[in-house]
Amino acid sequence: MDNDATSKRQSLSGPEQRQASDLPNDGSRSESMTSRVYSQLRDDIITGKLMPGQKLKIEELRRLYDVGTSPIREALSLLTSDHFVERIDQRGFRVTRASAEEFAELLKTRCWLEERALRESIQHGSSNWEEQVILATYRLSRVPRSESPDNFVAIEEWEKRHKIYHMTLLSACGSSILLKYCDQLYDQNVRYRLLAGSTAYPKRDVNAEHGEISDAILARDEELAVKLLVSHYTNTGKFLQECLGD
Amino acid sequence: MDNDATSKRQSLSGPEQRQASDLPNDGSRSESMTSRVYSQLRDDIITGKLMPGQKLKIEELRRLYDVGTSPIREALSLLTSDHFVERIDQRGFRVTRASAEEFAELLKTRCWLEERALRESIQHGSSNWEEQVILATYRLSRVPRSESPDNFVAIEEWEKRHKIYHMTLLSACGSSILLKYCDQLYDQNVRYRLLAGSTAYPKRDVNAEHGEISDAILARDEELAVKLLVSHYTNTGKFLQECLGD
DNA sequence: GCACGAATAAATATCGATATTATCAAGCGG
DNA sequence: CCGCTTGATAATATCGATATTTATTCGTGC
Repeated sequence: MDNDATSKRQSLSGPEQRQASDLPNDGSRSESMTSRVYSQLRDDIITGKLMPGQKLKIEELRRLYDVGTSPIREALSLLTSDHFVERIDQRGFRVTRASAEEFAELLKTRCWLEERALRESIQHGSSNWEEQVILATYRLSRVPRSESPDNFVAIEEWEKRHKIYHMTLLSACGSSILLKYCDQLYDQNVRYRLLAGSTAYPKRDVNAEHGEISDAILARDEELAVKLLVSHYTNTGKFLQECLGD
Repeated sequence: MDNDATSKRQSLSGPEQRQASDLPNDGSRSESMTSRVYSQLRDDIITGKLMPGQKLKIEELRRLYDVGTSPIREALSLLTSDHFVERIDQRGFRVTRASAEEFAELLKTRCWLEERALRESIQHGSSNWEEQVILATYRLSRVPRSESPDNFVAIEEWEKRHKIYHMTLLSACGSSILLKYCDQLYDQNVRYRLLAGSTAYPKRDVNAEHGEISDAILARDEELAVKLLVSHYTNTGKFLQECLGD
């Protein structure tokens, strides 16, 4: 259905995550310049390499990613719709600013949409979906949250599986549109999580929470599942708000 | 908050609606080529002048709107995120295809999101919001639905006020993100409505329905208001489905 | 000393041209 | 007679240059 090459893609772009300016311009066809720049910029914004509010000068990006102006501008236009980049009237682009207020709104909206998606999934999900939930839960549980138990060091594989897990829960909702929105909001949320500086991560047992959610879902206990999922989000949210200096 | 010059704008672009190829390239500054092309293309897609599935050839559009390739491509990229245009891998762009299935999904999702937005608005809306609701209701009621009572002829002013009316109902939901999504889905819906060919419009008294919805809202009767709004949409939806040859 | 304004410098928006890539049809071989 | 390869054609994706627009700086006048 969504065969758009440049549209949403996993924010965690696979094994070979490259620094900006790596890989100047390999001849590997199959991916357009635009979509390459799009994903790299997206990654750099989500991971915080490009800070909120930062000016995105075309000429600078042109040199950084080693492409012409067109792919840069096109990628920025795309990111504009993802709310990762803001276009300022006739003064170019900048990274969307981040604030505690924006985050609060994001979190709230995300809970609303995911609640609906989860309810629909529980009501209509097939047995195949159940199996996917089980698998995603298991796979996520097999990867540690952080490299070190004390100070937090992100693990890319965890990020990847975590997103797959949460999207799988919603995947049977019957609306690719809603799913797309949830996907967007998920990525927005990851950005805030990484921005908050993940040093000293909360002591909650996140894996246990995931397990409970999955159990409620598989028991088709709609109310419990929604309650657990929402508090899963709001708990993390409260913590992030503190880091953001609410 | 959203000072993005090129982002969402009213799908009904004011009094002087221009045909594509009007107004070749006037010197009127203040609006970038990109945003001009964006709104025109958007209008032409919503109103059906550009048909679903139609190939959007750059060179053709370049001549039609009398601009270079960059603004065209940028506008198309923007429209891609609005789901009005699809990008086909390395083969350019085309108008997003329309189908009864897609419409059903759209309608369903729209009901979900608007339900949430309406509930929040009713719970948190201020007295100022109430007044806006009253005003929007009144203004909509002052314009006839069609030029002629028999065969349907669209009235631009009605379209405009109708959108304002429905968005006003949701405007106190407390989430600009959710509001943006509802706005997008509204425009998508208008496209389907116009595509369905509005000849022979249903005999329902749409104005009365709007009045009832507003009354329920002002009485802060959440359940009733939601029920009325949703059936308002699903009724129209059923009718459109028939036209689409469901 | 400070505000205003013109000239300079930076950066954007846009254009037209070029290099790539996909499409289509005709010719060749099976 | 049909499928495959190969070339011609059309269209895209991308580039580098130019024209505008915005930001900044340096004088000048008050």
